[in-house]
Amino acid sequence: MPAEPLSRPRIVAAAIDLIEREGADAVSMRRIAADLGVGVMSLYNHVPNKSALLDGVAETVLSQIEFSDDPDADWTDRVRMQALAFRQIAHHYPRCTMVVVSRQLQSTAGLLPVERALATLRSAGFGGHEAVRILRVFIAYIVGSLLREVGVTPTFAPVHRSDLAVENVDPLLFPQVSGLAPMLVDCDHESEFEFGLGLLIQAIAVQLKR
Amino acid sequence: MPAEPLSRPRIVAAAIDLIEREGADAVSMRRIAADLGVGVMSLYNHVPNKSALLDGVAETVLSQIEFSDDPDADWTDRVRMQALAFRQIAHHYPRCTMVVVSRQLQSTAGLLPVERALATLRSAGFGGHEAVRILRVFIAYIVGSLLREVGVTPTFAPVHRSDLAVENVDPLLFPQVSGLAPMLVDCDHESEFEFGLGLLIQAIAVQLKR
DNA sequence: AGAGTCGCACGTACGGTGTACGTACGTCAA
DNA sequence: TTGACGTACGTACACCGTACGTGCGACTCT
Repeated sequence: MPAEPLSRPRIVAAAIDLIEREGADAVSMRRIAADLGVGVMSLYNHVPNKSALLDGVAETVLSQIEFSDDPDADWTDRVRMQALAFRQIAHHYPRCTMVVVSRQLQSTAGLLPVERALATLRSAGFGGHEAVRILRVFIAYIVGSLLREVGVTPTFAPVHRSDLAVENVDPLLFPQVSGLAPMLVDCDHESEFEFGLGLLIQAIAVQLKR
Repeated sequence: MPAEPLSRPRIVAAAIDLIEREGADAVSMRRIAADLGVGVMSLYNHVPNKSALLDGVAETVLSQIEFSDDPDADWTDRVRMQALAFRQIAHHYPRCTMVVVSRQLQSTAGLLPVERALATLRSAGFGGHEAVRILRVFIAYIVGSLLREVGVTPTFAPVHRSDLAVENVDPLLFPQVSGLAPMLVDCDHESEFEFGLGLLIQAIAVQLKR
């Protein structure tokens, strides 16, 4: 009956669509089936369970990262570009970001960025051990930043909506927070991200010179 | 009947206990009520809903951070200590960490660490704007690192259990990943964390000298 | 052509979830 | 004494993931 037959990619695509439209909480097998005009249990012919479906979502999103790696560029720029590429995809699927980040998948989709990053770092002159450590630091920073941007993360990074909690804080108990409230409240995610990225790159550049 | 009457703190404590014993997925109002030897709906006399209960969990965990701030110490050491204090509490409630980190709460419990951090940075000589930016970078790094340690986070940081996905990867497609597999697989979280922390602190120290 | 197999769509059903609502029973105030 | 009120609790509803069985179409092999 359906012009296109049911398939895992179609189901994953429907899930991504649903997440972007209504958030990750709206995802249910029933809901996805309804969106596809299909019985609930039909999904299980293509996907073993909900968890695997979400893995598929993460994998699909992750595989869409586009590296325009220029081997001739300075290694610092290449690292920067790779980090930005990672962030860009999260910006394209904002509500899927939490799903991607909070799910450890073992497909090759997640390995490609790692391979690229390690290659870049090693070509810059870092040893294997250093490269791995540095990669971990960058991933931690990127993941943490994305969580903030997506709006998930403790108070420290209030969303841009009028977050009165920060502004109405007791100036005597929290002089710094109170005084810096305007800066705490609004946040240019892009420039903040690049600021930290610059710090890290600068730090490892120093590290390299020894 | 219960020696101690039901109360919000008691419910939150039960939730924390349950999360640490059986993981965040095991949390349900019914289960918590059962653990407390109480009817399910009795909980709602003290907690408006499950989400608020989890906020309470995050708040409680967060409020147990112990800063032993030494105003005479070098500011770099103070920053380091605060970051480590944050990490330590996550280490103490490992399975609550995801709950804490993925929940933006607006109570003052989350503000105290922010206040301390901002004060430290400003006393080091940073301006308000810089202090906020730097704080955001540190938080991103810390949150990202904790997610990795807790075992939530994409492939990049495989857990120490035999993660065959990385070791059995095609050496031709992923030479770096394949060659560095041993280092990718096992990870001394503590030293990794301090490595990145050191990088960041060094970077902002450089920043300060201008 | 007939028979057999297989994949896929689907309905039903079970045990779980959060929580709205009504009720019953204490303890205090007037 | 009477009333109000806070608290504990049971019931009920809508929703969830998914195990299981059924039926139908297409394809393969004889």
